[in-house]
Amino acid sequence: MASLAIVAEGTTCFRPHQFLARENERPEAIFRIEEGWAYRFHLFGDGRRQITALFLPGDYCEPQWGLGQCITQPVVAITPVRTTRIVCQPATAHSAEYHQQLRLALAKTIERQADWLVSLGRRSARERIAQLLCEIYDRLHDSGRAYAQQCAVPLTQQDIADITGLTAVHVNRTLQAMRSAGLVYLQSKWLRIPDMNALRHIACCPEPAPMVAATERPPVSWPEMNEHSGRP
Amino acid sequence: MASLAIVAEGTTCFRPHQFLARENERPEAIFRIEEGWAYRFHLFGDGRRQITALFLPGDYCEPQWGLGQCITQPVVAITPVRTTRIVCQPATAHSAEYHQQLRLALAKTIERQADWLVSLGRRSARERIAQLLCEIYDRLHDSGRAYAQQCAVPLTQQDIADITGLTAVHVNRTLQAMRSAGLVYLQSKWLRIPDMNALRHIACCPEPAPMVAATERPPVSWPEMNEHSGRP
DNA sequence: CGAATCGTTGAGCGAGGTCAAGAAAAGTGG
DNA sequence: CCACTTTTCTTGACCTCGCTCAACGATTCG
Repeated sequence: MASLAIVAEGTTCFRPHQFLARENERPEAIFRIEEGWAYRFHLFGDGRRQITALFLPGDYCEPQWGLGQCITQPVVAITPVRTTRIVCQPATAHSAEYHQQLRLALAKTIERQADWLVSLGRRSARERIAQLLCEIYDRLHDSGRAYAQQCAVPLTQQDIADITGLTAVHVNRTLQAMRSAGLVYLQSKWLRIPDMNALRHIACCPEPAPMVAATERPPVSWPEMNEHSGRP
Repeated sequence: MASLAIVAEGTTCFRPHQFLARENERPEAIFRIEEGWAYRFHLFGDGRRQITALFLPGDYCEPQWGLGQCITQPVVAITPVRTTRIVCQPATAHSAEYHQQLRLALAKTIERQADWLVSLGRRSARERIAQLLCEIYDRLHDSGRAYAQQCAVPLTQQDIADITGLTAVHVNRTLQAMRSAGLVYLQSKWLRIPDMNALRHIACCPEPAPMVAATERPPVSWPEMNEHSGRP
């Protein structure tokens, strides 16, 4: 990742289950996660929960703030979390570099959410879980927190269910099936991925295996997409 | 909505099914939609499709550009679309007001996507469709394109299915059930919502009906959320 | 060493998917 | 304006993936 935020305003810490932000609050700062995990979620009156974002070390939480917007979905810590507070001020108060970085973080958030939408809308349970674990591994890897196909993942199966739109029971069964297929080992908060490519293939995150050289390829991903959309 | 973009660079138009942006392209401009509908989507090798964003008149498409990012999901027009091109340039080239507006659009996009995630992850077919139609009506209403509980909706049932993560067949059946319940009439690209509140209630978009006055309410949406997350 | 929380397993079920085929609209060209 | 084609909408029969409910170990934690 790029350089640090310019306008650091001191460190704030949170304990597991503590809120970084509550619904209907007007944020006075955004947080750069230095250490620990957190998530943004929606809770229904009847108990259904959906997690809509995962914040890992290095992420901005929540980058969309910075304008006087009101918070629509709360954020809570999973593990102990250490953050750098960045006070929200009129746009002029920060450096150009800072703005650039924030915009980049916003864009990244949108991209990740779009990927999750694809998962929730069109992938099977197995694919969703594979996809999620790949994403987590990659993100941790980028900040040097994963190596040798392994990393810590402090999520419960219920958490994974609420990310993937499944049931804790079904996550359990799917995870077991994947384990006995030798695809993924996720036990006591520790993840091991024997064959990254195999898992990525199941997640079908990158497009179907390219027939030509992987680097230069026409921007067409389906027959007859010259002028028309994917559905002929 | 707020004032117009400052750096308008001429008008560009698209015909139905034409791409506003293709995968793996590096955008040189973002579009402000002046008229017409478009959507962003992901297409799998096996034909599955998921729509991840809807662009309606007044929206920026795609606001996350503006930095040299590569496009990950294509965008195509549904109807004839008229846009204002805004050339991407180093951050300094645009006015402060323009940046503010763009950031706001980015934030709005994130919020909408988070709502869709909640739908896809945790809502029933009926709820998803109700939610979607409410959202569409509200957005069109804001730009003066909906009144008297009615508006044009140029989506096919297959489109609706690919937004809501369902099957065209099941969208059809659900829509029929809602129609015969007098909830929603969606025929030949025209939407009529006899009772907006009833529909919103089904979508359960705002939290469960507040017991107290709707305006001032504690930021707690579930028992015992003082210090801990939603799941005790 | 209790008390939660979390993971695991089984039995049964139901919302939504699949497949297939026909009716109704909407384009298209003459 | 009319045949013709293509797309969209409907309907029926059947099936399955993932959900529900419930109980019981296994961990974790105070």
